[in-house]
Order: sequence, then C-alpha cells, then structure tokens
Amino acid sequence: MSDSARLALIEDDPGIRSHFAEIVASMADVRLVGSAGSVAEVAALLLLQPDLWLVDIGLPDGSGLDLIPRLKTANVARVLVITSFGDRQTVVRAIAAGADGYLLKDSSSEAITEGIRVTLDGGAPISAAAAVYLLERLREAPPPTPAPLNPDEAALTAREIELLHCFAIGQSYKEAARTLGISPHTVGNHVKSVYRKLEVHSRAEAIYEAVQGGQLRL
Amino acid sequence: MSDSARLALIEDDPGIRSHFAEIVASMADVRLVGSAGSVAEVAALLLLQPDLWLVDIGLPDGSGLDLIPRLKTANVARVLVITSFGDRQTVVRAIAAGADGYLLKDSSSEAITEGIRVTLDGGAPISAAAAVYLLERLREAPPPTPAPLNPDEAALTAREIELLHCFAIGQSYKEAARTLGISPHTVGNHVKSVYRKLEVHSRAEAIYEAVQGGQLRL
DNA sequence: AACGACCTGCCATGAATGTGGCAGGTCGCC
DNA sequence: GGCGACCTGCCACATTCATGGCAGGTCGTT
Repeated sequence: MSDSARLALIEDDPGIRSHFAEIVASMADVRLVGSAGSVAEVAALLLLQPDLWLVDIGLPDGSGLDLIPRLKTANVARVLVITSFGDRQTVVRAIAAGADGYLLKDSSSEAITEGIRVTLDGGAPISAAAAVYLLERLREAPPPTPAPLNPDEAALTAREIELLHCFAIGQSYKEAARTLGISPHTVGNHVKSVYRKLEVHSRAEAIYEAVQGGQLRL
Repeated sequence: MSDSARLALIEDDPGIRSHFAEIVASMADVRLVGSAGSVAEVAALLLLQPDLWLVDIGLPDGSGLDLIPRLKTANVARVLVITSFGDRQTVVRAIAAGADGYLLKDSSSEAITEGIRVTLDGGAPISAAAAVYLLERLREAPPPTPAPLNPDEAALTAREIELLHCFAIGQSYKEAARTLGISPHTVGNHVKSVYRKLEVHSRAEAIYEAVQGGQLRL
C-alpha cells in the first residue's frame, strides 16, 4: 500500500493527545492522519480510513468502547486502546468489542511506540495488569467450541434441529407441527429420525444429547 | 516473607539457561533458587517452593505444559512461560493450564526482566504475538456465565435439580424414582413443583428453562 | 437410471406423562 | 406454637408420546 502506516488518534485530553502525537511523529514509518477529542468528531475521521486507531475509553460524550465496533467495520483498520481504565469490566468489554491491543496510560513512550508497531504487524500488545483479567476469562471459559466432540453421533438435519427447538420451548407435537407448518404426523416421523440418530427414546434425552453433541444450543 | 523473591528455572538448553540465570542475577530483589533441565528434575525443585517458575515448553522428556498444573498446586507460586513456541495451540493450552504469563524467547532481556517483575507483582505479561490467539478465543467465547440472568425465576431445590438430571439422560418416572430411591408417585409430585416454579408443562421445556436460568447444566 | 437421504403424509396402539386432589413428617423461621 | 417450604406417598384420568409400518415426492451422488 502506502510507504507509511496511517494512524488516527481519539483522545479528549489535549495534553495527552499532543504527547501521543509526538510519539507518533518520532516513528518513521507511521503518519498521524487525524485526531478526535470526542465521539462526535470521530465521524469525520472514518472517511480517512486509517490503518490503526489509538483509542481512549473515557470520552466526554460517550465511551470509546462503543466506538470500537464502528472503527472495525469501517475498513480493515486495527484498534489499539490506550486508556487509564484498568478495571476488569472495561478490559474485557474492550476486547470483546474488537480491540486488538490494550495499553494502560502509565505505559512508557517506548512501550507505546512498540505497541503501535506491533499492532500494525498483527500482534496484540496487552499491558500485564490488563491481561490478568483476560487470562481469568480464558480459564473459566472452557472450550469455546465444545461442539465437535461427537465423532460418532449422527448429524441432525436442519428440520430436525428446528423441531428440537420447538420441543425445548415446550411445544407438543401439534404445536410444533403448526410452528413448522407441517402435519402432526410428519412431526412424528421427524421424531423417529432424531431418536434413531441420537439413540434416545424421549424428547428430554434428545435435547440433552443434541446439546452435548453441539448440534443444539439452548 | 523473605526480602527477595525465590525463582526456579526449567529450561533444557544450557546456553539459554545460563542466559536467563544472568538476567535473574542482575535483578536485586530476585534470587534463583534452583533450575531443572528436564521434567524429571523438576520433582526436586518442588520442595523448594519457589515464588515464581520460569518454564520452557519444549523439554527433552516431556512438555512443560504438563508441568504447569503441578507447579501451581505445589504451592501458591506463579508461572511464567518463556518459550520459542508461538503457535496458537501451545499458547492457548499454556494459559488454560494455568500460566500467568507467556513470553516468547525472542523477547529482549529488558522485556524478560520486566516480565519477571510484573508477574511477581500479580500482572500477566503476554507477548503481543501470543496475545493475538488469546483475543481470538475471548471473542468467540461469549459470556462465561450467562447463567444468573433470571431475577424472577423461582429457585429449584437440590432434589428437583437431581430429578431434572435424570430426565435429561432419558429416564422415565419409574427409572428416576429408582435412581433417587423414592416412589414413582413422589417423582410426580416433584415434577409438579418444578413445573409450577418454572411455569412449564413438559420435561423438555423444564430442562430448557432450568438451563436458561442457570439452575441446571447439561 | 438407480440409490440413499430427506421431507412429507397417514393409521394405530400401548406406555408414559401431565395434573388434579389428599396427606403425613421434618425442618427452619417468625 | 404456628406457618410455610420441602420431601415423601397414593389414586385417577385425559392427553400426549413413542414406535411400528406404509408411501409419495425431491434432491444429490453414483
């Protein structure tokens, strides 16, 4: 693309903003293409399609957290959060929102410089204090996809999954039939197929097995 | 406790081991109390109960990954992984195993020094390249506890939960009664209670609601 | 074209479920 | 002591379910 990366800055404090601007200016291969001091001002920056956003969380007219999804969808930009908020909730929400890095404001200029460079390079710089919360989350969230753990369990068809959903919310054969727009007799046939595939003999067990096998989510 | 933190090193390469030893030696408030070059040698170190372990993943007679849980359970030590393995699987497994930090071996001496200090201080230093995989995991893993989202839903008793479990695995009234050691008639009464509390009219729906309400896990 | 998998439809029957009411005993709390 | 919540037990009945068999049409693959 271009010889230098295009960077945009979102930070309300003028002092910190100029501080960051200096840091960026000292980097040969990064160019500051715009900055905003509030959520409202960000709209204009979106048109510039920067490669990287430096985002503060605490803005006067809103939270930078809400901005992140928009920044990520505007183009393929990366987002590096630099904030003084180091609490669990903010950190987790920022990452969930799509942030590619999370640095605390007490980071050194060198750390920030390195963070910018690394983020542009596909890395994810995380301040150690913030990472603690992320590790906690990772440990308590077992496998994100406990689904494909059934090598043998036969695959259910879309229709069959729909039917199980109906059953899960308490519908009877008749009700499920109306929901799916088919005859109650046909419901019975689908039931047979499901039971045969899952090797069960009741709706409760079918739902259990389907959930275990990752084919159904409640 | 003691005036200086006690650190143990697990690394098979003698060159790298002495390199790390030098780094540690340069830190005033950290003392190297032992080192191991293989999984087998770690046993002796466990008795020393270090405050922090520096662990390599690739050992001649096993993986450092398997060591982590043991190191964490021996005492309240923290574990900082320093390895050249930067692949997704290794990173995720190390964190899942309980690692408190993950640094790649191409980290500078300063970064390692800082990493040791930060880890002892409760932080979690993560190399940016490794953190990328962790962020991916966090994004695809929704809320780890979507459970307690039922402010109104009536609480089920332990007995009722047990009964729902029986139903989930396909047991009938009669079977569940035997499992719980009660009369089939009593099962019917528990069923009534559950249905009344959850406001449902079938076992499938009861299981669904109980799971939604976080009162039952499949 | 032949085959299997899927979706659809219908009939029939025994077994299981959902729900009503009634009642004794043990707790913990007001 | 009294009250409510829980666990336990029994009876009865209408509804629903589970399961067997049979059959037509549409796909995609062989």
